[in-house]
Amino acid sequence: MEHITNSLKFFLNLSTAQSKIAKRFDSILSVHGIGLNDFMILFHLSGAFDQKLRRIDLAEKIGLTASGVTRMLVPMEKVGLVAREANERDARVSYVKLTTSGERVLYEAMNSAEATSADLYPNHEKGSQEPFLDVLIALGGSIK
Amino acid sequence: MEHITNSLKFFLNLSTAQSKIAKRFDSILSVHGIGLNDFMILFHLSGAFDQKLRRIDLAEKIGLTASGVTRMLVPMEKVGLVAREANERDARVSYVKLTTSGERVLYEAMNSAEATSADLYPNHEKGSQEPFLDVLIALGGSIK
DNA sequence: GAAAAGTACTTGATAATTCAACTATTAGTC
DNA sequence: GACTAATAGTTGAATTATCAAGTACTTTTC
Repeated sequence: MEHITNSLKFFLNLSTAQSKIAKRFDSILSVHGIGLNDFMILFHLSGAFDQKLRRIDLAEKIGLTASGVTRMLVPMEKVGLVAREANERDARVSYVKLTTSGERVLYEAMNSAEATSADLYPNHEKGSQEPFLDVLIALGGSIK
Repeated sequence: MEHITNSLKFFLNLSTAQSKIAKRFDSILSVHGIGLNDFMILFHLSGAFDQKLRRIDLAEKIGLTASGVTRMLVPMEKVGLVAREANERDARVSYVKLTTSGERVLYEAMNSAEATSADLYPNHEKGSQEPFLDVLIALGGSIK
């Protein structure tokens, strides 16, 4: 096994854990017809001003490429969870806007997601997650 | 934005962070002709007894399905990083064994991986990662 | 105010991974 | 010791995401 630093262990375990976690969430959220990334899109939109966001900001928030976001949104638009909206000042951007239907699906899915996360999270001591949240934000997370 | 528990925040930020982290590692490791998952396979094999592991154990360790592992190994075998080895007692299992060439690539890639992880990890206070490691192990990581 | 550089998004080709179904083999049960 | 159930692995079809290149537009620079 040789040498390996704690920080590399951290990242390798993070990767493995995340693969497993994502499978759990995807499986639970499939009841609502969405996956974890769809859920994250709906969640970020719901917290945004006017419930809309540029595609590129969404990409940054969920950790995908712009291209990945474009492709994810196609079926979500088709199903009516989100709608496309132009920006009057800048014709390059097209906003993604949460629809009423998307809001409802988010609300329902939120219950499943909360239950799953409570179930998965190992240590429920009060406030024990805060230091982890800071680390994850430093690593690219955006939810304060 | 409404309500959202710290544990759900944790998992959403974890997902976003991991997407970004994986991109960083993949980009660095591409110099060695491998990706993060290939690296993890080589790493786990190097620490295993006789430097070999069943496909299904490899899948569990890196968080992929058995099918995903089967498919990842095809090019790795072709390039000679790992070799296939039968189990005499049980004809269902075929071991994945680290080759000398795979060992060398792991050794070289390890330097890049260590440098990347040191660069990425936000808080270098001595011992600060240990509590995080425990949480990640509880969530499916396997590197102690 | 025209040219150059930068930004937002999309698209074609491709890679990585999953799921469900299948084969082969081994282990458990009566 | 024959059935049944469980395990290990592979495969076809589909999904999810990437990268590199391209389009369209806006901002900067001179």
